Amino acid sequence: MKSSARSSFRAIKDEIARRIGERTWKPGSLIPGEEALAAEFGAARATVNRALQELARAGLVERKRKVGTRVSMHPPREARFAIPLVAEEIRASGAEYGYRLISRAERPATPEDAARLGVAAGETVLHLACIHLADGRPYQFEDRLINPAAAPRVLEQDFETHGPNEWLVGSAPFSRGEFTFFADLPSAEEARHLAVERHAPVLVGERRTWLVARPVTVVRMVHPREHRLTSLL
Amino acid sequence: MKSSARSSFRAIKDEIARRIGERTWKPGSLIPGEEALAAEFGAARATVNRALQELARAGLVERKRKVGTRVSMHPPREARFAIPLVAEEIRASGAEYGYRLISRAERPATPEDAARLGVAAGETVLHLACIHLADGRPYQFEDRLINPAAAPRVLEQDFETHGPNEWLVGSAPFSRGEFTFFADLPSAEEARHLAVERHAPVLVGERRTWLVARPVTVVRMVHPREHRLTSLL
DNA sequence: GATGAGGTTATGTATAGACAAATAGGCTGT
DNA sequence: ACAGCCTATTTGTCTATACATAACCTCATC
Repeated sequence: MKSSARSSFRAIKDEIARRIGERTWKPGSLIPGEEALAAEFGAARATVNRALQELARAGLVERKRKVGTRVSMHPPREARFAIPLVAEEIRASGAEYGYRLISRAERPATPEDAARLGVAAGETVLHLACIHLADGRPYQFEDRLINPAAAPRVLEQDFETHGPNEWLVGSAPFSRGEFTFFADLPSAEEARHLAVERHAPVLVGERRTWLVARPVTVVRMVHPREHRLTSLL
Repeated sequence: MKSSARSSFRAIKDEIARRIGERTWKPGSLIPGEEALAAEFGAARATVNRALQELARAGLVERKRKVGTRVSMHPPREARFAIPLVAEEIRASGAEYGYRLISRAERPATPEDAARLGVAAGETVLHLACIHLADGRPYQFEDRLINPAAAPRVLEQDFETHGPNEWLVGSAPFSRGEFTFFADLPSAEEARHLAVERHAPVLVGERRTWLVARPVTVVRMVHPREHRLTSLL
């Protein structure tokens, strides 16, 4: 092999991926152990280990102690989707970003609020509805609940000119989050603000975040039918 | 040192994440260098390095040579969604998996096929339609085109009892892929097989794979409205 | 004042050696 | 036959050291 200048765990990783791709090592089969590979590539075992760990994280191989490393039967088991701030997403696409606050309300949590956000009914919550525009056309409708107990000073913000996300990412850290996508029908309000029909399908993203055990915010983001969520494998 | 039994890069990672989460280190600010952290945690620099690299990959911090490591302004910028084989996804949920082939056709590529799969019109393609069931209820409708030129022996398979995915993952490797999600309305055929109304929204996943420059397969996977695609951040 | 060469510093990666943890498979005793 | 221990193998992780690389900084030079 080429024992060229620097081996690099990256070169090893690519070579192994290549052999898997061209079926030199077939799905389900065991590949040589770290020691053997280290010898073949003229590298330290730690280097081979790093290459294999990254391949395992990518889902290309599965590793078990004492057993060894085998080529995964089900190649890419996960895809990563970028979820940037809407504002950046829109600007990155070359369009002009626009924002409009639709409503803002501080109120004691209704039973629905309580269930949705995860606080006790009656605690103060902040409810926001706003719309994000790309070149003046509706891009995303946002409906959000914020738990002021977990987001200090959020009640001082009016969110007239900037979306809550921009403030939250800088001021309300979280330690745990959950992201869900599904297809839905828009509510009457959503349909009106997105300028779509009531019966038109929409793509909904729902995100919840917690700071340790305390809920921070829950948001429903509604996109018109044309919206695409894409990832490269 | 010590104090604790094993330091572990994981413990260091968690502790750093915790400090970021509770804003001991604020978004945008520099955190101590690897050397300093190594001293604080009583670990080797390599161990701290591993912890920081994982945090960087998760998007929590950004690192630059000579500059240092700073807390990311835009926390988790990406989410990873698992995309297992339908069969496993269904079994993992505790339901019984069912499969039915709806149609299978070898044909010269129509202009639509050619555009969708990325081959020249007139080349032979294999078209499949099938349905995946969970406890007897429709779970996913699958409409797939396969390029026999990139999947040797695919034409010998009848796919009567097993879905094309199970065969493909073991027999048709790919080097590049693309995954897209969006909301849509079902076609008449899709609505019939999924047992949903024509005007009910559905969640569509579309996946294309290539072996180097040659398209392997393109598939449209249609899920009823209830389907949720979830990821933890 | 602009520019470029060095120096300084923080991260990136490699290495060898060691021990830890998981576990398949064999061995042992009942 | 069977349960349980033993051990060899393989990956997981840590340490210590070294050098590579990128980028900010200063300062000399034109």
